[in-house]
Amino acid sequence: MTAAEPRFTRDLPEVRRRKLIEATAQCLAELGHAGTSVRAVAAKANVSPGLVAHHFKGIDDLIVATYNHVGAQVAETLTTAIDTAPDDAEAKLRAFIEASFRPPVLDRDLLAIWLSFWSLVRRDPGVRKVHKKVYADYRRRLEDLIGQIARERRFKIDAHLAALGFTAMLDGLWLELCLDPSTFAREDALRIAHAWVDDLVAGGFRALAVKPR
Amino acid sequence: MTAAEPRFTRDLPEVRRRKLIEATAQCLAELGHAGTSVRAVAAKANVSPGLVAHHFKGIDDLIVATYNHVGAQVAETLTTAIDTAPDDAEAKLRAFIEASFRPPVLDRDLLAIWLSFWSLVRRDPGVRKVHKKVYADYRRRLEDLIGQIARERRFKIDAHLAALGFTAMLDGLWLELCLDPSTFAREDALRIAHAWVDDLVAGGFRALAVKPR
DNA sequence: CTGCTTGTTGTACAAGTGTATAATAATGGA
DNA sequence: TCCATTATTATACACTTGTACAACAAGCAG
Repeated sequence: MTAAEPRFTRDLPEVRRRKLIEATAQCLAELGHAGTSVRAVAAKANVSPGLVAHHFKGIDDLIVATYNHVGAQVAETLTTAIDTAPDDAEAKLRAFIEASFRPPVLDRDLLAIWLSFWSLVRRDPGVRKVHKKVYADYRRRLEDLIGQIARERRFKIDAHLAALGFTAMLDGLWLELCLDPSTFAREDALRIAHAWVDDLVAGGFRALAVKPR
Repeated sequence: MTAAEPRFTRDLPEVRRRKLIEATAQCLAELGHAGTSVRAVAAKANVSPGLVAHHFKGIDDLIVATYNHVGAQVAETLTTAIDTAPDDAEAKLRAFIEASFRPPVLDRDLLAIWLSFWSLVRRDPGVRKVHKKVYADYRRRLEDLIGQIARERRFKIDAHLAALGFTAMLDGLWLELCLDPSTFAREDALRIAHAWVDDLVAGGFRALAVKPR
């Protein structure tokens, strides 16, 4: 008779936390915010419910950790797209667009996570802080690229406002595309976004050149 | 001794349904999707929990009804803005922008309702259908205005794609502004959106003029 | 091999959930 | 005035939820 195999395996806290976070991401995707309970996550991770409380303060804390994890992955994907693109602001902007509209960024599961996170922003100041930082970083990157393009092409633009508009458009397209892919195609989103860059490069959006009084 | 006052008042089903819908909207705003239960709604409406089941199939059905109600109000607000604007496509487009970034459309509570509705889109085919129709109507209106502007100014544009991009940008700005008003101001959103129209009127977005091969 | 640390389990509990049900009573019509 | 209708209540049920807790055991240090 062989030795009885261990009834469970111990993990380093860091490792176990990560497994729980990944299980949470799957629950949010499959069951939504409402169906993502301590027990559902524990079952998905093949772990007892009590363990969740041992590693996290509660279900909200776990969802925030999940956002941090997944958010970092997305940020890395987009950053990589920019960094590996040719050393040209326009090319980097277009690489950013391409990365935004293909997996793993264009992903229904990702939207489910984002939705439950957005619903926490209002009530939890900590969540609000994380959200603010993530989006600020995200936009600053684009603002730099847009400013660089304007400098190269020698026209003036309020890069901050332009970046706000650009990210809003990308977010809106991404949201709707994840929500209901049958309304329009990925290719439509790409055309629209690239057309915006075309216009920017051609010196469009001159109304954004000066601050209003 | 005065006659005992009635312990409850009867309402026509239609009236009671509306009161429950309004209570649901308040719950979604104050407690979020997770906190919006049959009992919470009933308490908010000063009504017994059982009554909710009497008028609606369940809490999801009630949320869908709430979306229909609130969605219709928003649609009416925006439609009114277009209809009361001067008889000029550009003016109507700008009136639409202005209405989008002031109450009752620009409203944190409205976002809370939208968020919980979006989270239902994925699992409930009926919700998906409603969502599709609402957004299709919303865009068609703008598509017509954009097409009209292009015709008047005698340039070509794929009005469908342009409307997609325009609505995506407005949605993105609206979302972020409701989520965290401290990131940028209402006035910034207005400038960005109006600049988009400036560009359109000036014959921008020429890349959207022809269908791709 | 022994003992300690602590990750992990299993369970118990109170509170909250959706739904079904019979009893109640407000309202309009006869 | 009485009656029939049905909106409304109140309650009960089975279930899920978050959290706490003591017991357990895996893995490491000695």
